[in-house]
Amino acid sequence: MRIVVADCTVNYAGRLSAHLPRATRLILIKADGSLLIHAEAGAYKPLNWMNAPNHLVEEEGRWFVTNGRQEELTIDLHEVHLDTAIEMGEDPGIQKDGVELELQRLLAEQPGAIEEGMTLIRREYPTPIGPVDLLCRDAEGETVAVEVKRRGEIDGVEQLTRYLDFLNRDERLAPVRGIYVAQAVKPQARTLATDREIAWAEVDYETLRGADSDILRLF
Amino acid sequence: MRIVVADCTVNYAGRLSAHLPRATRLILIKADGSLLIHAEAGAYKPLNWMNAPNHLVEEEGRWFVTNGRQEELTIDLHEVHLDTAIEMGEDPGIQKDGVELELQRLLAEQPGAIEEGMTLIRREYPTPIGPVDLLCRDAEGETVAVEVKRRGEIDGVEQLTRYLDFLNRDERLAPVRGIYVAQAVKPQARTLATDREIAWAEVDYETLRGADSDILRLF
DNA sequence: AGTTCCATGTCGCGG
DNA sequence: CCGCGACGTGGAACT
Repeated sequence: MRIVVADCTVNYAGRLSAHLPRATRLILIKADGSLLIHAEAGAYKPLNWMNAPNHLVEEEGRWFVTNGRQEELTIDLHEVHLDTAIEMGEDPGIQKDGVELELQRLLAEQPGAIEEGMTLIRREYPTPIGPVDLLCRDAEGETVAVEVKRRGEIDGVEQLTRYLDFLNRDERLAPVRGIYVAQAVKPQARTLATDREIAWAEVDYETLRGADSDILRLF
Repeated sequence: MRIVVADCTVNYAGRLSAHLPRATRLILIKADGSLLIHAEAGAYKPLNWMNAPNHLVEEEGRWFVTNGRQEELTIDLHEVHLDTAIEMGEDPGIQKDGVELELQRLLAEQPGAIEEGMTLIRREYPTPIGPVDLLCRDAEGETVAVEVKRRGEIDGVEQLTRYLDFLNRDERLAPVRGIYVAQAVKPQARTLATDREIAWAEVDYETLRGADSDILRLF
């Protein structure tokens, strides 16, 4: 990785046009060619960047980066304060735990947490337009399609609506109603769900995990 | 900004749990306290990060970062290859041009570019599920809801469909038809739009901007 | 290559 | 501050 700190002016033309006035910034060039320009402050997103693969041409005081996808970045270097390269080797990768899949797993084990008396028919129940997170049976024996999200926004309601359309065409399952489950369901999503006669429920991840360890302790 | 390259092991616990096995990585600490951990390759997103404001405690060979939002990051430093700090000063910020807002503004000024004879009723017309980009009246005096996107993908059609559902319940406006406008409308989005009797149109940003300067020149 | 969908999304604006 | 939607969304999984 090459690490450069320089007083620079940057122009990007591609999906939009962007211009960075003259200032001191950090420029990173990774081993795969991707280039990042970071400011002194601000979150993890660079001010400008070019993802790999791309082509870097270095001239006196000016860098051209192109990537064959109609994108172009030009860096004018007015003064270089640091320019160093360090070999870091390949990264073994990151291990993650606790995302939506985890929430879905916990709910599959405890469908009663969604609604009293629910039982699981199948996780990732297939439909022609993709798998339904959970297909359940309620206390009355009726079929329920459950869409699980970490954050309950409006697109999840659309997703569940599409699944319900298909599932209700299957005579062995119909009528199928839907429940939208998330750690927090946004007001807009609630409005749309209610309008479409889809129920929604909020579940607490920590509670589910606690109950999960309780279940494990029994065995 | 502090720039560190080190052989390290990282653990994050917060919105999820994440673990980075021992390897050499770049660690950045920005002036506002935000911290980024980058690998040798990969796109602009860091492997791990902590956004400002946060609190860094430095011990011998171990850093603790906490942020008062139930998030915690621990870095074990096994070997430091580079540790330097450079003052860069505040960034003047980035100037962007050509995003959706700009497109919407231009179309609000020139609704005739969408369809001959159209006039604007209101920009960002409110509905219970969010604002419609443009509400217009066509040459026949009928109401038209316009959804503007830079890239015309399928979710924009869904969005416009929802708005139309609500708008058509308003007796003073109904019947309301929809037009989906983008710089490029994807084939799939065209199909869905047509199926729902929603028209679509492609507009050229440069042309609109040209016409915009022409309008300005008149005054 | 194209589509779908998650993301520690982040960012910015408006109420 | 919260809600909401765009983003040069990015990135991965699957077709």
